[in-house]
Amino acid sequence: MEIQEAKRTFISLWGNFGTQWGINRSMAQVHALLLSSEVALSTEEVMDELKISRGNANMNLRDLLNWNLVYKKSVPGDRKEYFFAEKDMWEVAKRIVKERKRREIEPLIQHLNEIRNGLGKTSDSEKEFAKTIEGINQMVSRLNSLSDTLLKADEHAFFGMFMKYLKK
Amino acid sequence: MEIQEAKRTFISLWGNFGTQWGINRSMAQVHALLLSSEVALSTEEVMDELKISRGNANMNLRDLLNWNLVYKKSVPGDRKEYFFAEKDMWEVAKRIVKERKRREIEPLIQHLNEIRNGLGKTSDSEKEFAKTIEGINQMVSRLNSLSDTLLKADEHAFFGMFMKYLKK
DNA sequence: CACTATTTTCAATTTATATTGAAAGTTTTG
DNA sequence: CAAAACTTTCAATATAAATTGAAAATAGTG
Repeated sequence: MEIQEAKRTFISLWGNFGTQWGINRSMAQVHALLLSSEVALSTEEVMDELKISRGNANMNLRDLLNWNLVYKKSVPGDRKEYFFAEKDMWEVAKRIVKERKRREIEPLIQHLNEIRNGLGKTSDSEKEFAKTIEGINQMVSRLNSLSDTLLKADEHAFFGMFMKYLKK
Repeated sequence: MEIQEAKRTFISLWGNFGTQWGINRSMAQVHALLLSSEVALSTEEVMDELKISRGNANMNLRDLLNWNLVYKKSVPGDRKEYFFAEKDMWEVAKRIVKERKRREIEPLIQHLNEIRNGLGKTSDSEKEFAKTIEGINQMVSRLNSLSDTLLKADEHAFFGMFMKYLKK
């Protein structure tokens, strides 16, 4: 397999994977392109490589900057901005988890609490539904704390701990 | 807040949350409806409650059965099938993780390996790209093993372990 | 086995989401 | 400070994904 073909395969794979997890295809593909590139790329280069519009390229590059998955740099004597990806994938995983927690999980827990608090304690069906919501809330909160641990722990300590746990 | 309103809020919340994670809105809403219900519901009841078509209701109920998040039962003297949700949310989380691993994560690891294996070792750029793919593969594989641990560990042992880890 | 109830399928359609591209905005430079 | 280089915005459009609903298939009943 030729390297350019391998890169294209990877970009397409990462794009599909993204869509399965609620991340838009272009954003995942721009990310994959920058991960594949040894050098920082301009908006135009991203547009050309992926055959996407300027607006799309710009928007997704900006989003990737917000997610802290991509950085900018400028080249002396050149007005354009150049973008390159964070390549430490453990960092990447941590940052994605951190953002999704903040944007999605924590608001969800918030909403579940509100639903729970709005319920009376009179009827059996209210009590029953309150229990269900509590069960969901507990599960989500647990996964949320689990991800906190993931974020705090450094790679080796974390997996070392698991190994130890699995052996005993 | 009236309980019916609380349930509707929950169904809508769970539906939105689903879409953010690549699960279609109807499926998440059918799931939420069954989680909210004390009794098993027929396809018609699901259609009526959520205002969705028969095809949609049927398809999503079948999917939820495949995910092991919902069960069927039959009522003597009634031909219809009735559906009810698994309410142990820790079980629910485990089953979702298990399915997504099987359907999405493991094939991804497979594909990444193929890309890696197809690369030569001649040029620097090939070596560089191989490194990137390896980094991604390692990260994904690590999260995959982490979720294995999650699946194996029972609730209390697992979180007990984290507590201990965080304190020391 | 004919009839009825129920479930499943899938082409057509609708809806939600992503993308485009041209115009407006911003920054840089001579 | 005007012109050029570049970036951002956003209404219009295109595309992908979900949904419908009627027809076909299957299962249950007398």
